[in-house]
Order: sequence, then C-alpha cells, then structure tokens
Amino acid sequence: MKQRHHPNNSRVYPPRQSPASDDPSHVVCDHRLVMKEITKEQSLVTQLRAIVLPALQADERSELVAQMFHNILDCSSKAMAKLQLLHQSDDARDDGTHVDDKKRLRRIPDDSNKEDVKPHHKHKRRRFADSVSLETPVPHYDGRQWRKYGQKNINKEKHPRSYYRCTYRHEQDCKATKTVQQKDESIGSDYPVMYTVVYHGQHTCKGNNCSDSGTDDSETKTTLQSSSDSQQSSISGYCSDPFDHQRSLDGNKLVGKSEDVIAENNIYQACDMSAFASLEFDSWELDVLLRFGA
DNA sequence: TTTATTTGACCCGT
DNA sequence: ACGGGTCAAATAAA
Repeated sequence: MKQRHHPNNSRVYPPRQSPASDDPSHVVCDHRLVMKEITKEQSLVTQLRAIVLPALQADERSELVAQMFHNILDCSSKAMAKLQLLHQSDDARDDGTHVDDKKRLRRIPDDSNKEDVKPHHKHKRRRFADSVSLETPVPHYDGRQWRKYGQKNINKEKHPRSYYRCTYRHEQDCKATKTVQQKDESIGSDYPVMYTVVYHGQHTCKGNNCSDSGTDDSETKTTLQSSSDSQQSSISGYCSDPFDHQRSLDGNKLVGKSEDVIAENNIYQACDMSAFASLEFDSWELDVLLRFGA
C-alpha cells in the first residue's frame, strides 16, 4: 500500500427525476423520499437504543425494551424492503434502462453475442441490473467481506471513488460489488462525514459472514437476544474499536485507517447501521454495533 | 509466503 | 473522445 485509502464521494445516484412533473416517475421520487425518511428514523432509533439500553439494569425490563427497539427496527426494515421492491419494479419498467451515472441513463443493450465477436476482450463491463445506494457514515461496516479492486477520481468529485467486490468472488463466483464515495460535505456540523455506498448485484456467496439471505425481510426476524451471543462472541473479541472491528469483518484492512474523522463520532459509527437493514443486515450485527456504542 | 491494496492501463458505453 | 468500471502487476502488510 502506498498511500492511505480514502473511500469517497458525493452523491452518485441522485434522484432520477424532478418531482415537478406529474408523470409516473414522480412515484419513484416519492419512494426515495420515503426511504430516506425511514433511513433517518432507523438511524435515530438505533442511536436511541444505544443510549437507552446501556443505561438500564440488566433485567427483564431491559430485555423488553431491547425487544421493542428490535421490533421497531424490524418494522422499518420491512417497510424499507417493500419500498425497495416497488422502487426496483419502477426501474424495471423504465424501458430497460437504469441510472448508474449522475449525468445519463445507461442502456442495457442485448449484447449477449458481442463477447463472442471480440474474444480478446480482457474483461467485460459490468452491467448493473440492480443497484441500491445509501448514505452512511460507516461505508464498510455492512457485515460483508469486501476486497478493494480499484479506486478512481471521478469527474467533478472532490474525493476518489473506491471499488470493492465480494471477497468470495473467485471462490464462489459471487458477483456482488459496491462503490464507496465520500460526500463532499456533511449534512450538518453535528454529523460525521458521510459516504455514498452503492451496492451492485446480489451476494451469492455462503462463506464467512456472507449469508445468502438476500433482501427477504423474513430474514430479519432473529431476536436480539438469540442472535447476539452465538455469533458475535467470535467477532467482538477481535478488538475494542469500532473501526478495527469493522476491519475484521470486512477484510479491508486499510479502509478504516483513513477515516479518523469518523472515528471521532463513535456514536454514529456504532449506530447508523440501520441503513443497511434492507441489505441483509442481520440483527446480530446491529447488536455488535450496539455494544461498541455502549 | 500469503493476502490485500495501490495504481496505471485497459476496456466499454455514451 | 471522454468518463467510469475493471484488470493485473507491483507493492505493502501480516
């Protein structure tokens, strides 16, 4: 490694349409707005949980409170999952196109035989049939193991964009990738540096930490109690720092080091994980965060 | 020695 | 031609 890595950015996937028109596209905007609000709500609830639970005595009441927090987050996660389904079906209706660029729509041509025409091609250009973007102060802590494979300076962006693919890409042919880009400015002075994370493709791997749960909301039903001790004990023992912990989960050893700014906002690191709820974010992971935040 | 990251080059879609 | 996603050799770290 020659230099510190700065996963970066600003908004990668802006709202697709102006809400001004009354064509069907405004529905997509509504979805985005609602999803954004739910994400905020999840974040706030998670933060509140991190504050409240440690303050309670370890008794039945605290368990009840923990369960209630979990239920609230679970509801939000389900709502988010449903909205994403709606959002994706909107994309699917969009004449075979999807947004992956702030300036234009990328077409998805049917070039299934193109590769045969040009066998010398070193690599295929990935075509993103599905992607989910979110903003988070903890871009690497999503419970998956990622391996960085590229970084680029993006036109008109202050910070370079980092490219990650699933660690099990080769072993298990998992096609999932993600890009991380730091936003130019924070939402507010009391908020940490935010990153836009865009996930492409579904995880098909089954290896360590890589569940194959997909976005099925039924997968989020594990209880706080039952899900925590079994898995997290083997993980939380690695470190006491949220970023070290994240590194151990991610397998991206460097990424955490460059985020000193975020490290000053542990509460956000520890709590603002709810944005991943719709991305196969299991409760044990939230639980781990909770402990760090405590 | 193995594994992960960096980074310039390559490739493709627009 | 340009912008951005990916590759892969070189390099660093464990």
